[in-house]
Amino acid sequence: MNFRDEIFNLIKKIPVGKVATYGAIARALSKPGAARAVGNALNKNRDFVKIPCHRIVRSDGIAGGYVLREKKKTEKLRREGVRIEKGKIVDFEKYIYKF
DNA sequence: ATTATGACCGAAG
DNA sequence: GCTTCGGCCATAA
Repeated sequence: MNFRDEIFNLIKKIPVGKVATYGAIARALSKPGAARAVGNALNKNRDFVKIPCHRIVRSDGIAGGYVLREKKKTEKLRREGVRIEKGKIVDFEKYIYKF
């Protein structure tokens, strides 16, 4: 089980309409501070079917990076019911998925 | 082993 | 509200 797979197994459980921060993922894997590494791992993987990588956002409420640009990412989130204004998520806490 | 890179984070100006 | 900076960690070269 490598780092990438750990992340996949974790985030593929995130339900529609919910999101998680890179930092949260890192902590859930008992590796606090590895937020950056998480994003790096997601960047390499692009299995859109199995992995909903668009549900992973930054701690400040901004969508963050994405293979197809941040714009597409926020669109997908909106489509799932997440309200976003000025590029930031409204009522951030409300959408956070806790592990 | 050393260096560089990136979908990050938090604090500081 | 914004930009900068230092620190963080897994990968690739």
